[in-house]
Amino acid sequence: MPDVAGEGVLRIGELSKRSGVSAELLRAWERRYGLLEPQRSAGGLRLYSGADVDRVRRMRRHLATGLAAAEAAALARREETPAPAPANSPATLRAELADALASFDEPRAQAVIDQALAATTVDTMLAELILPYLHELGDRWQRGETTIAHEHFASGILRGRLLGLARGWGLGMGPAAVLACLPAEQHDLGLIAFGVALRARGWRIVYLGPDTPLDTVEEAARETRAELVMLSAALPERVRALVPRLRALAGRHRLVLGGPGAEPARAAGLTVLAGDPVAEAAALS
Amino acid sequence: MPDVAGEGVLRIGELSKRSGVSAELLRAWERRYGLLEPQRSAGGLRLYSGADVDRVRRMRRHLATGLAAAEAAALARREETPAPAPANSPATLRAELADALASFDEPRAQAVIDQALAATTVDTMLAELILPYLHELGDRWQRGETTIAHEHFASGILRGRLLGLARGWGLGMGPAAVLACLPAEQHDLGLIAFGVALRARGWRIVYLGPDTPLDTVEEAARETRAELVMLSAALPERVRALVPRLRALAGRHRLVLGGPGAEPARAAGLTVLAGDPVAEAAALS
Amino acid sequence: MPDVAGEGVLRIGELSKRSGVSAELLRAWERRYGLLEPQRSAGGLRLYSGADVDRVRRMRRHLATGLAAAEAAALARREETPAPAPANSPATLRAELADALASFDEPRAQAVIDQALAATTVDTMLAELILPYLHELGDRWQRGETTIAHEHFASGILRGRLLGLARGWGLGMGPAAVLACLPAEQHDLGLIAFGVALRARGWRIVYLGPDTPLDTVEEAARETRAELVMLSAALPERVRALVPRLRALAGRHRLVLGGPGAEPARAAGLTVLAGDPVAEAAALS
DNA sequence: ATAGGTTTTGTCAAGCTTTTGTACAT
DNA sequence: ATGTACAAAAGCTTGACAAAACCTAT
Repeated sequence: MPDVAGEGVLRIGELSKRSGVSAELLRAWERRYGLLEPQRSAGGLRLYSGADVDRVRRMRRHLATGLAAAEAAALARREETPAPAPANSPATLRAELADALASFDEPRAQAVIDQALAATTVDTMLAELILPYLHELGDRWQRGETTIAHEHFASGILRGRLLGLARGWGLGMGPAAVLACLPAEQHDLGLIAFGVALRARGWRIVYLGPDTPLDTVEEAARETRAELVMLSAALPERVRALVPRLRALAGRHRLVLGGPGAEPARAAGLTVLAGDPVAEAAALS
Repeated sequence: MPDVAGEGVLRIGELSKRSGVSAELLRAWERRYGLLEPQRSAGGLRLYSGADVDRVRRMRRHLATGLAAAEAAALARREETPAPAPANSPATLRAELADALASFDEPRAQAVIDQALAATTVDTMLAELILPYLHELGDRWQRGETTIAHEHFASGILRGRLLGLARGWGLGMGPAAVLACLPAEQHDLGLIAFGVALRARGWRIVYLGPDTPLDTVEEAARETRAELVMLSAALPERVRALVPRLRALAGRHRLVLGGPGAEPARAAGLTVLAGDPVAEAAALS
Repeated sequence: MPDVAGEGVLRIGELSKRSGVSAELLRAWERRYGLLEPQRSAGGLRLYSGADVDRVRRMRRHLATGLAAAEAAALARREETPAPAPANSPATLRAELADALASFDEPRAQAVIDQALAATTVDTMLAELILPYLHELGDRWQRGETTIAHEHFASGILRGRLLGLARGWGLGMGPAAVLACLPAEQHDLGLIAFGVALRARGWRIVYLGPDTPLDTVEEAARETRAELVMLSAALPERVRALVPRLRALAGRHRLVLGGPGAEPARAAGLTVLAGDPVAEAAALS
């Protein structure tokens, strides 16, 4: 699929196909809410850009969450992302973060994160700094290049920052999502990052954390009328053993699984998120 | 029971339910002894406050001890506590925090903590709000009165707040203290609280968190030239098994143990902190 | 800015679904108790915000505890939580703080600071939010663009927060620093910020506040065996007159001067901090 | 404790308007 | 492609009603 970067190249039929919205409706949205402002061909045909595809998709997302068309359109327009701000080199920051954490230097690690937060969005900070660092840390740990003390020290600090960003994520109007790690799972950082990213997209988060029995996940989902249940798994074996119960749970709630160990569930017909948390949160919305 | 702050919010039926006195009788007590002086709604309905509930309860107690109604009323009125919890007394806040966390209501829980922080020091907030709540939660959990979901939800939020207060605790010139939970131990909230309290007294904190092998504790202590190593233990059995190694560690660093399961170490000649984390942190400095 | 929860986006049906309260009842609550004050679409449809969802939920909670509708509504309105506000860049936060303070909106101002504190370190919060704002306020005041009322309102709130952060700064084992404003000087906010930053680096603070005679400063420094004396000056003239005495003081203690009016002292061979308080505190440690 | 009247509050209905996806004619 | 039309769905206002909860006075 050719990358439709800057200017108008899509005709209305193609936009319709890609966005899943009928051509008539697209024209109506344009007329009534000014959702799109396509260029015109010499003969008067509408020509849409890649940004337009995104805008229509946002509109559909908002419709799906229950907003009425006029409001959904206004929001979709307002959310236009201006342009990714040039950060001061994610790679440098990542290296500095790694170095600070490796030398038990909390203040410096905090400063690096502060710097990243000042320069970009939370999303980008997560996707470009925290999550890659965690990945790298995991790899190094597997190769025996780091000690548990370092790993613990680093997660303590990152957990604090992530939970700080998470403050208030239970507030508001969005649909609720229950987040938990499967029984015996302790790694919650990716899950928190996922929650923060979901939150930024309007969800309301109910966070249960590591090592949560499925019974109580269900209880929480019921009590909070959650529209989504996200379970994180690090180790495939544990997931395999739980597949029947997970399937039952999926019958009663919209269930998604994530984390490095979630793969086995896919074969069982369950929804598995494979990418990085931020991207998946974006896709879910 | 819920808040019901200053002014009249209860109608007579609800007061009746809460005090266990029939509505007719309440009106009679008002007329005859002036026990209550409720506000009135625009339409003339009586509106009672939380203090009124207490006054009626006192009245009942006095009746039960055999006083005549008139005397009981007089007494109940005279006993009015001048400052009956100015809406943010520790007890009230604690109840409200418990209520918020029990109903998966993150924003309210955060608001309660904010309120406490605005009114007192971090030390007091920890000692009077967070730690007692954790204690209570533990008790309730043991009695099967709460579910794991609630316990997880609550610790997630409290951990976030504590780690927020902890931010920057590695900064400075003070002596360093290494904090960790013993292997297999997951409960780190008390340990973090201890760290925060230590920090407020000038220590520099290196926090390793839950489930940390002794090897790596020692490694971190060496690398950071720590003057103190604090290990937290929830279950006595685990401590017993580790006593020899702990003793060796104590030979090389100033070592203290804490948490509900640390007792067995005392017999082995190790230093054990028995009180609440804040008090112990104060004593250490 | 993805989640624009501030504005009205929900129609009554959706609010009904999310809050579990029928549309008729929502309208009744609005009419009878003014619980909600939705915006209106061009055609007159009610448009609700995320805060409205929360308010309805609070109302339901109070109803569930037995309050009658009128009282439940009054309470739900009174309990308004300051602001949800999704994660933001420093610049945005600063603008929002300025806006809140300019409109005498204390809760919102507090919420902005809360948010900043949740997401970053105290250092960064000071350096990126509070101090730049103070600078800006000073400039505006000089240009006559703000009134004394605003200036007082703003400093009152900021002083409160800073002193909140300062709580306990006299505690601990670090070296002591005496902080004071020169005689006749009233502006202490920068000085307090400096103290907070010093404290974060392990110093013990002895704070004497505005308009302190030099005699008193010296006495405090002697009694507390301070390793550092920091004096703040806003107006150069006052400093000039005091140079001889300051020089004498510098002979007995390590003395530094700060604030916009400290410059003249430099010529006299005294140490003057010119940068922002946080950076200077870092440099001193 | 009862009687007789009032207030409060959730629900419903009638009649009309707005919104919005789709269809059709030019 | 444009403009108009249309009908279903969702909202709005006004008014009313009945059950529950309260009031005063006896």
